Amino acid sequence: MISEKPRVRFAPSPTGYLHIGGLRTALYNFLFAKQTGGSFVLRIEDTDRARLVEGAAENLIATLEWAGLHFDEGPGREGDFGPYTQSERLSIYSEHTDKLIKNRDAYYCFCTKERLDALRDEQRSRGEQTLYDKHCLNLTDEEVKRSIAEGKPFVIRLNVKHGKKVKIHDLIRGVVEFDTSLIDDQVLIKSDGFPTYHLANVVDDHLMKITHTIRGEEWLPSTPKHVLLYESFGWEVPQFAHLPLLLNPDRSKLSKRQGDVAVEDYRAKGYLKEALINFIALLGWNAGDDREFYYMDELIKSFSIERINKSGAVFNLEKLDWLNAEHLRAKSDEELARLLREELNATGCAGNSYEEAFLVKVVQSMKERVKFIKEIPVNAGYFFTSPSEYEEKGVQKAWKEDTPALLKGYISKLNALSEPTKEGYENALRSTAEEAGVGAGKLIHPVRLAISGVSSGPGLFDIIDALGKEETIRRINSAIEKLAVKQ
RNA sequence: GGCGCGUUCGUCUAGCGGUUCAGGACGCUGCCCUCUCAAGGCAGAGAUCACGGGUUCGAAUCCCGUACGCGCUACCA
Repeated sequence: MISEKPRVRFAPSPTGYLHIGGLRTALYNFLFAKQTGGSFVLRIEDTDRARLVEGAAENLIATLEWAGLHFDEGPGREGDFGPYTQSERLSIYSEHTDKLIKNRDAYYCFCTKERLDALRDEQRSRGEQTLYDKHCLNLTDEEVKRSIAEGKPFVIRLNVKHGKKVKIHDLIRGVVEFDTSLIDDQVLIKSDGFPTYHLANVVDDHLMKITHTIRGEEWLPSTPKHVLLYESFGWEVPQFAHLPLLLNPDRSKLSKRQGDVAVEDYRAKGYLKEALINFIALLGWNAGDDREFYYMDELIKSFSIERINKSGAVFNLEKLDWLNAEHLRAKSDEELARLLREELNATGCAGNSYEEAFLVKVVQSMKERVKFIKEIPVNAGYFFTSPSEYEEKGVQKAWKEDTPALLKGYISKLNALSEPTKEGYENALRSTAEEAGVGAGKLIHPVRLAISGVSSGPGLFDIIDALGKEETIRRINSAIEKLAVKQ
């Protein structure tokens, strides 16, 4: 067999946002394509006109691009096999069903919804399989022509020959066998003239020279229908890989109701794309070692379809949060400062009014204390606005009778610093304490309270260094005043 | 109901017949570090490998059955 470059595809339907499960499917396809030097194709499956959501396709593409899953061919990036939007390929599908009809592998069906419902009810009441009874297969060509001429609505069905076995070789699950007697005569073309997923998917995968169909496990039961179609057309069947599902905490298929499922939701919450990609890559796959931290290029190197798990994986937020923190800390201070500035701007906190050096100091002191950039202005607002109140518990614990005097002593030492540095601030404080004959803690805690309003946070001298001498002195004086009134 | 897939700590997982009375990670608990909070380091609790039969000298690992879970069963994808 001549080894050709693999071609894989991600084929979402534009019915809303990009689902986190869809992102993982897209990611696995992408990783496989990049690793093998193959192509990653994006195809929009918009054959259900009822569920179509305007702008969804554009949104899908934007989200994919945000996540770094750039496609080689797709809408707006035409390759040799377009168009890549199924609604623009209608004539292709009808040409192909014509061939099927000629060979009696497909047939027109004029049955009404009422007859179909009644048939199903009857079969169900007898405890039988609910399969179409091939009623319209017996129509003569004349009858078909007449009905079409009369304008009767029709669908085109696949003519499944019963009593055979269809074997599927799945890259993840091995051989899976189905009995064709249990396979329904699937509708291929709907009465609105649009193809169903089953037909469009097979025709497009073949025409677009897709070598590996990597998709969610929910497609496994309909794969024999697809194989039958490939055989009817006389086409080679691609390799299949059915991915395990992503699950809710109660182990049902990941859905809204039990949390966020849209990639946009996670993006809006402040998750880094690096963390999200890293996390979902590990949901159902691992390299066989203990490694947990990956960048995209490393995933591309390590990924393998063979090592994808068979069972579903619960989407566990806690671990995602941890990974987000890991990726956050792995970023440079300059990058983090940029992200912080963006966050401040986005929340109306005038991020552009701050100097780069200041923002760098803020992220340096905060990056090990947060999981999200968003948390910095919330948890450490004192970097941006001076405290208006002081944490009650901290005041009780750290603010003693001799505190104001000690603080004043520190202020005069600060004032004496001509070129303040972090070490300078610290030496000044320690010498103040020493001269007063008290431990440094007697001064550190009230100073922290005075300049931040709270009793926990980064190292005190890091905060002072970021705020600067003048602001620090101002805040200490302000605290002496305010807390004196209280006591 | 039928068909299909799955089943190792709470969760993500390693394990592909023996060196594993099951290893790592998240989370949890404790200790160390320390001006606080984190981060980090160390330690700990946590899995009769769903259950029952086989096969084998030997099974989490192979086979069969059962149970449970999930998916599919549309002119939705």
